[in-house]
Amino acid sequence: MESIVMTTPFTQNLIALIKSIPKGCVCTYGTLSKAAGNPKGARQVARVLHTFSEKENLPWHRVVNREGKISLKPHEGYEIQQQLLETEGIIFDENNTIDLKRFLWTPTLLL
DNA sequence: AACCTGACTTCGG
DNA sequence: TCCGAAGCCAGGT
Repeated sequence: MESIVMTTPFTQNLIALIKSIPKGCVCTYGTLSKAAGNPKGARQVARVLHTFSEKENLPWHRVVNREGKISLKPHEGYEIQQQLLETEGIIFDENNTIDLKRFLWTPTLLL
């Protein structure tokens, strides 16, 4: 079940990192891109999720923006993501925000 | 084969 | 502290 994809190391690191996000935790685009080797590659995280979430079976719902909020627009996956996270034990406050102090998972840097 | 755009973040004024 | 502009890069058109 090897899914070798012709892409940059950065992108592959990204995929590996996303896969390693523990259940019940979330991670931000910036944190992931930084850990993958590019502090400003946040947008690529979104690309990766779009392109590989199904192919690589990525836990895409565990990726939120820096504010601890879901980046998807309502009725475009927003509610689905929120539900998936709540199922894993993630709590949303009255502003639909996740307490990152509590749920943010910082990936181990790939050396 | 180019150009546009995006589930973002960071930097500079 | 707030807001516009830049950075990143690959998929879709």
